[in-house]
Amino acid sequence: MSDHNVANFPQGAAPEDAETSDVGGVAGKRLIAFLERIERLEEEKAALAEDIKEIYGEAKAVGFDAKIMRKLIRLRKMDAQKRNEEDELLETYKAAIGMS
Amino acid sequence: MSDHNVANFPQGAAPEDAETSDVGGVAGKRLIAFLERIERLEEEKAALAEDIKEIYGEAKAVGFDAKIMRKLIRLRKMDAQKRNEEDELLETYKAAIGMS
Amino acid sequence: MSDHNVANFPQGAAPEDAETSDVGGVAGKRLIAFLERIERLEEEKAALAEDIKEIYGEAKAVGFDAKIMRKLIRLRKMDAQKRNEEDELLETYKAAIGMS
Amino acid sequence: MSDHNVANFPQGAAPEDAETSDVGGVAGKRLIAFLERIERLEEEKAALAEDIKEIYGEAKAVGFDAKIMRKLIRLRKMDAQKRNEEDELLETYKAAIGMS
DNA sequence: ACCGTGGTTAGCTTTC
DNA sequence: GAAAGCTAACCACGGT
Repeated sequence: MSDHNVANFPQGAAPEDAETSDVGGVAGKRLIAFLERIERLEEEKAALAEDIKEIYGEAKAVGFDAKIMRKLIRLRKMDAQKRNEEDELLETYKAAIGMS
Repeated sequence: MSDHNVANFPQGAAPEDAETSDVGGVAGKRLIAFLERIERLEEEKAALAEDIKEIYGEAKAVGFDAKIMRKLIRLRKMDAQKRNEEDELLETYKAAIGMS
Repeated sequence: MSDHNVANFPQGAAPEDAETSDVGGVAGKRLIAFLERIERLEEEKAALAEDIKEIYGEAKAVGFDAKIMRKLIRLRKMDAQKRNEEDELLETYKAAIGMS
Repeated sequence: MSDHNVANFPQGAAPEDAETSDVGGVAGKRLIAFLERIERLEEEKAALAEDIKEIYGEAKAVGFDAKIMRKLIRLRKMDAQKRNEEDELLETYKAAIGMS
């Protein structure tokens, strides 16, 4: 329990100088580790977004209309969401009548 | 093979049979293939977004503040961009003086 | 910048140093008028939100489950949106084939 | 699947639909009545939101910055709340000294 | 090249 | 206090 986080001062053991004593310390390292994990995933996310753009480009190159494609994607997504909503609703009903 | 697919209509010209002749045909299949590729990538993108949210959750669980973390991520990203721009500028200079 | 002041003045009536000299002047009055119009509508909006909450309360009082009701509302809304999306898609198609 | 989809309420017209009224009986009708009241208010709410957006648009068209305006609105609202709280406090004091 | 628009994300409020 | 729904800000894209 001596792990001092920059932002973690629970259970009374917060020293007066805690905010600065961990600068560059273990909490700092932990924070950086979190940040780097996030940044790694963000990069992958951006790469996927790039891939998607490329596909729209390909499709456009063979004559498809990106605007229409986006609408189709949205419609298909809405269908899926609707199904999910209905499933959730069913679960909610079951919970409401004690069938959960 | 004809280049006419459902989305490929020269502006102002609407041939009588062109817009229907490929419905469900090869162009339709091609379109669906594009849509599915995109949807697949969108799913992966969403999964990554989910992972990122989880990491913020982990970090929060050990006392870090997500809001501040997001600011840090933004700052680090800006720094990286700035560095890239500076590097580009440097390259430009180097090219200008024949160091490339 | 000079044509994008904090506020436009009526043509020919603009004093010099508009950004500062119109504090409390005509632009200020105009701004306040906008704010008050918005605030009036926001009040009505808040009142409606209040009414909606009351209806949920009534429904709950006679045994309905608010959570289920919200899901139903959402589903019905999604149906409507889906129809709108489909209509839009049709319009987009028509535009794409020059039928707009 | 069941012929009675819980989420399958009649949309739009056909108020004499027998199916839903059979499913939940009088309660079903009552539920729908609640839902429709809510939806009606939600529509009005959305219309007001639309009006507000338009006003921001007008303001922008004459050179005001919507973002700043939003901040002003927030500030004015906070002031109003503060005044209300102070008024309440005053009432409490008045009650305490028999001035109510 | 700029504006407008839509889609994404973050912050806030509310609910359970 | 966690989770979700709502709202506002941001950003990137296409159109003009």
